[in-house]
Amino acid sequence: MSPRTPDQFEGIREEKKALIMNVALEHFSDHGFHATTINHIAKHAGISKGLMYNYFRSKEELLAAIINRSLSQIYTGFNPDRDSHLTEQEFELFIRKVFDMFRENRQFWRLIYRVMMQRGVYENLLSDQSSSYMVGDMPLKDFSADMMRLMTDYFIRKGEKEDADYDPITEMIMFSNTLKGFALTYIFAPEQYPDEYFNKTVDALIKKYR
Amino acid sequence: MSPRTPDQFEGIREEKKALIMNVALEHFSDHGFHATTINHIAKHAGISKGLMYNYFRSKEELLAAIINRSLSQIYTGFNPDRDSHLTEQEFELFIRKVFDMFRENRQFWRLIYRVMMQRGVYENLLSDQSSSYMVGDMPLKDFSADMMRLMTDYFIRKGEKEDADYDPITEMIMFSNTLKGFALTYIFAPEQYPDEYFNKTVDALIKKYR
Amino acid sequence: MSPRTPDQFEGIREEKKALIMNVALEHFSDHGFHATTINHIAKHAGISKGLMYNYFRSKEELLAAIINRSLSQIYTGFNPDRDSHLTEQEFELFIRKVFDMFRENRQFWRLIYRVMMQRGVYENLLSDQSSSYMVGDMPLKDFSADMMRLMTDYFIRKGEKEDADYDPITEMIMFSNTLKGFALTYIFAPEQYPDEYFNKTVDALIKKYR
Amino acid sequence: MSPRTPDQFEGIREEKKALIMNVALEHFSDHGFHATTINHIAKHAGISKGLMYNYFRSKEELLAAIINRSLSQIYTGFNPDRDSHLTEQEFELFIRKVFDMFRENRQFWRLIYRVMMQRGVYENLLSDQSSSYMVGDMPLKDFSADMMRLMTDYFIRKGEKEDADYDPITEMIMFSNTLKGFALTYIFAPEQYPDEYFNKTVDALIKKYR
DNA sequence: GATGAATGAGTATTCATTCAT
DNA sequence: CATGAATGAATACTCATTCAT
Repeated sequence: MSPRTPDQFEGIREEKKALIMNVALEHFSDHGFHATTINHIAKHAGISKGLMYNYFRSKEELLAAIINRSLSQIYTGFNPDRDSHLTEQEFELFIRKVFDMFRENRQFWRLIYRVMMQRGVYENLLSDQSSSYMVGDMPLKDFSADMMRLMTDYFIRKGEKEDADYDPITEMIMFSNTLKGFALTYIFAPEQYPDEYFNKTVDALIKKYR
Repeated sequence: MSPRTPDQFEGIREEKKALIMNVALEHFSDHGFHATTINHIAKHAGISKGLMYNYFRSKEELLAAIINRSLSQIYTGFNPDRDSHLTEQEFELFIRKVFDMFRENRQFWRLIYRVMMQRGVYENLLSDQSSSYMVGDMPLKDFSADMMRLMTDYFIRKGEKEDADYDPITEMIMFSNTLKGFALTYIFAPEQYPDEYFNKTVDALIKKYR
Repeated sequence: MSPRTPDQFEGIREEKKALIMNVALEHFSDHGFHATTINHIAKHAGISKGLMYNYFRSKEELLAAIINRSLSQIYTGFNPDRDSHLTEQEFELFIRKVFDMFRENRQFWRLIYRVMMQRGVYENLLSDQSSSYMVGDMPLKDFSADMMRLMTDYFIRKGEKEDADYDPITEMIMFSNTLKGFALTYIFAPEQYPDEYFNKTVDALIKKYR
Repeated sequence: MSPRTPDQFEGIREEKKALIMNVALEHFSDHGFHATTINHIAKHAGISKGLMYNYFRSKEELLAAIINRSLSQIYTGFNPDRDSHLTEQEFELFIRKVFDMFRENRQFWRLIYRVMMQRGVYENLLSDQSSSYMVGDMPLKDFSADMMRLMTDYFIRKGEKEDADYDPITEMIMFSNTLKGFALTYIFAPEQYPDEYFNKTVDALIKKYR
């Protein structure tokens, strides 16, 4: 009965925003950005079209909000100490985390791939223009670069213990492309390889690259 | 004064068709299927919208024609003996061919990924409905299955010579995901890894899996 | 400031729907279905093209809505007791009603004839596919069949009182074709015969067939 | 080998024209004027689109040519002595001729109805604008008027022998509408009434109105 | 905050007609 | 005479976005 406090209003706002974003993520992920209409989202979120525009200035901004939110979630689940060097155990843990990340956030990653593919993810994702996508408090491209550096470092240090024709850059390229391939499989064709091979595969990968 | 001969007409048709397909491939590949309008294609091909429909019954059919043409080209460059077993040398050759294929037909593969992503490649590409896509004289899905079988065979036979904890299935999964990852890189981010690492990487890959 | 109530929205919807249907009926009736463009209808109704599609999913559905509305109106004005037998007085009343119906709903009937002619009325109107057209609570074809049965019954019973060479089927055929002819005249060429002959003609027809 | 004479050329021209008109009549009649494309006609006539325009200046002109030809054919099959009075025998013959005409030229009449219905046959057919349609050597409207006059005359003269409440105009209206109704049935729903009733019906009609 | 009616620019597709050869 | 490639205006339909209430 008592008028709501500004905080309560803010709480309601955040809840509605989250609701819209969840519905939108589901539809974007399943049918793609273009094929999903504002009407669909509004209807499934149980609100009006107009209200949608009260929370998000455009369909594009809604998309950006979803991506940023998911990236942040992923980031907090990750939270690497970016300055340190990876030990062998940390490297192993890191790989397992990556695998889990793709398996557990399949819907989001499918959205990322689908949406980005339509506008050139690899061209734009890491570019300056894409700095609207933030991972926690840093632009996505810096985050990616940090992760990359972490791994590169690891392979360089590992190289010091290997024989002469071991090339850390080559090793790093092969490793990251392998991860990329697994990501694609987990995201779009999880049924392609039987589940019981998940652990075996991770173990084998770790054995091959650690 | 005298009318053109059927051969002349056929020549004109083939030329125009090729022109339209080339322009369309470029646009589809760069901006995706949906984002590319018939208007754009016509304008860049220097023809009228109507003429497009003189050669292709719909935008979808234009896409199919492009895909089939490229698949045929790729197939002729490939042409594996599908019944035989791969020797180690053949396996090496096979890998090199795959790498070349992705690097040399980047535009086409970008189209494939972008287009398919919009409608679910992995769900549809190998399904019965997609059998309109032909690789040479066989449906795409049969071709893919044959390639897969060839590789699986190789790893199984290789497994007989390895130690006890070598699992051909696991090895196969890792190998094909690695290829997939390289494909993605070559197609969408060729600048990501320096060109001089191309050969090194291929060699390393062969060494790791042969 | 406060938003419109659902009732208000419903009111707006019904009004606009009726407006669009009236304008469309006029144009369909005058120029036929195909010759009438959505642009024309929208312009004459003073609305945008898009709004049309907010109320009717397609041009075809708009047509169906118009036809169903008119059929319902006609039905309520008719409402025969379908199970009873017609007496002579009822038969007379029936004929007068039919004549009135064609004269009073000329615009609608002109639409029906024109539209149906373009796709073959007589082939489709009474078919199962056309069961989307409802007269009150029954499919149009059932309604038509009922009316026919009512009349056929009448002529058969009448035949029992006539001389030997009276054939009810022949009589029925002649009668219904006469009605058909009058319908055509009233619908498309009402000026062809002077209005003062209307009553005379109806009386004469009744005299001839009752 | 000898060059063709102008007459031979003219003969070829007339033959081709007739061929085109026959094919067009069939398609117009079955699918309507708008639904029939020049492409269809040309293809089915075994000629090129361009040639079509060598013989007919437009699709509309092709239609007009077909209608005029058919009207002329009907006219010659009819050829009434327009100045004379109909005797009872001639009236009977006239009715039979009309019935036969509709049954035998169903395809043409279906075209007439379908085409005319789309643009207002009854409004235009008899108007001055439609004078491009000729029956033999006279405009269609004059021909129609003549036929009408012939019949009206008949009923007036017949009226002199009937009782007081016989009204020739009323009788004439009923009669011509009955004919109209039969026409419609024969043209669009010939299967509606069994064939064996054809003669019976004609006889009954003659009996009723002669 | 909340609604959904209203807009209009945009999209694929069709087809009579023209014209160089 | 004959061909069919080429045109372009027209058509039904979609959807993000605005705005009066």
